Amino acid sequence: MPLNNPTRQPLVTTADKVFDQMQHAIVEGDIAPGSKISEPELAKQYDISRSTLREALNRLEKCHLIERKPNVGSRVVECTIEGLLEIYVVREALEGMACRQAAMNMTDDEIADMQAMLKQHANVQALKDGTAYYQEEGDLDFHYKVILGSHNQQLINILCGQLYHLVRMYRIQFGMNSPRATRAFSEHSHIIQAIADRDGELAELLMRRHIGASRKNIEKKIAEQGNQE
Amino acid sequence: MPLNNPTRQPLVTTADKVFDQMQHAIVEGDIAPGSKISEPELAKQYDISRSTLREALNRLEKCHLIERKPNVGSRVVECTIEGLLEIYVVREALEGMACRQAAMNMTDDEIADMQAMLKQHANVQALKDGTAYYQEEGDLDFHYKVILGSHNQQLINILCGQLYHLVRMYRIQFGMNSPRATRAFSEHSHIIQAIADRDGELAELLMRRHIGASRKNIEKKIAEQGNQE
DNA sequence: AACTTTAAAAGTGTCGACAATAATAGATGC
DNA sequence: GCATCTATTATTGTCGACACTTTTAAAGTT
Repeated sequence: MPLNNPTRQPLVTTADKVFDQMQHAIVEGDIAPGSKISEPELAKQYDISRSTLREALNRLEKCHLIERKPNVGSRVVECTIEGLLEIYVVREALEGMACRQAAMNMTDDEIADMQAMLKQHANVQALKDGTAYYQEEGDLDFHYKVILGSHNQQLINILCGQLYHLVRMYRIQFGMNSPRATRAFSEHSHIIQAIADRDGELAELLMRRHIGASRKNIEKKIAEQGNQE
Repeated sequence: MPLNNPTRQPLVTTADKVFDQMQHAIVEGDIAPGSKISEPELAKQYDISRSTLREALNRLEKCHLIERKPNVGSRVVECTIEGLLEIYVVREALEGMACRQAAMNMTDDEIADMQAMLKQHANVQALKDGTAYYQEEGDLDFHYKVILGSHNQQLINILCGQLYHLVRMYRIQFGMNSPRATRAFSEHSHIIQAIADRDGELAELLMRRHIGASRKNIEKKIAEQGNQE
């Protein structure tokens, strides 16, 4: 269930596959943030030509996972606190709007599907064996469904295609695997209710608060880390 | 004064130049929307190799000006009413947030600069010789300055780097050169006031209304066109 | 005449090599 | 010893050619 590929395009070309591999490698931290990318070296490593590699690099650049300077080369993006907060600001605006649109545009079937998903999450949480991994997947799945529910291609593209991996990369780099599990679940529940009520204004407000709370939680953690060290 | 290039990177490589030319050609309609792009043909036309052309195509794809399908090729994006409205939804969310951030993060100098710009626009408008072109430039300039004022690289990238040209393309294709001139000016004035007052909440609200009004104006025009024909 | 199958043509994906630019190391001058 | 300039090296940008896929056109069948 690749959350990153809304259109479910199979990785037909080799550049696709290399892009997919490198994407994972960068997000998971196997290729260090800020490290320089040597085209000849990586081409040899993946056993492909530089042309193909550059095609993959172009797509990585589209996801903001690497940065290119003409005649100089590519570097993996750095994970700074400012960068993380910037993304949260964008998410607050865009996912808030996506939530409003979802309340307007989602089909009844889609809403029912999302409510079913929520129940399933509730069971997992009740059993208390929901590890952080599942929680995170659940959280991502929820946000993902809301975004798709907006039925707005631009929103879907930006949020699922571009920002999604960057968010994951930050989470892994900063070691924050889905905080606030129980509260987040309750918030999800209220948001879905607002969507089911077709109350776009409330849905947007709740989603913005939800993401804003997540941002503040991160700010707090950062502050604690800063004090400890 | 290239509004599209926030970082002011000079077009150093030939792929940059071809990208710039094609961007203009597509936005201005010299390359028809929906038309297929033949790589060999265009490469011959610009007198470059296909590799270089493909590099340019990759950047056009990043701006959502063309769409690529693997093993099939590229097409210039189509301008549909739904697509235009989708963009306005995104702009309402993002520029609204940018406006809030601008109220928080702009320097006093930047605010003074924007107020000076507004006065200049007022003079031009008072003289009543402000043609549609200048009005449009002024409108874009205003929005541009607010976006930059957010000091949020993600916002700047998405709005100035990606959506900007698409918006221009739609305006030209649908022949809507900055409508609502006088009202828009008044709205600009109020927004700048809110920013100067450091009232982020109001600034966001006003910007969202401003863009929302623009969207509704377009919806009205579309409806009128539909009735006439 | 319409549909399927097959072959030719065009187009995209990939490759290796050359040219131009930037980074590095060494030499020279002060 | 340090800075500047120069030459070498390495890397990126660009090119033309080949391989594979898709599309188009033609031939054949029902």
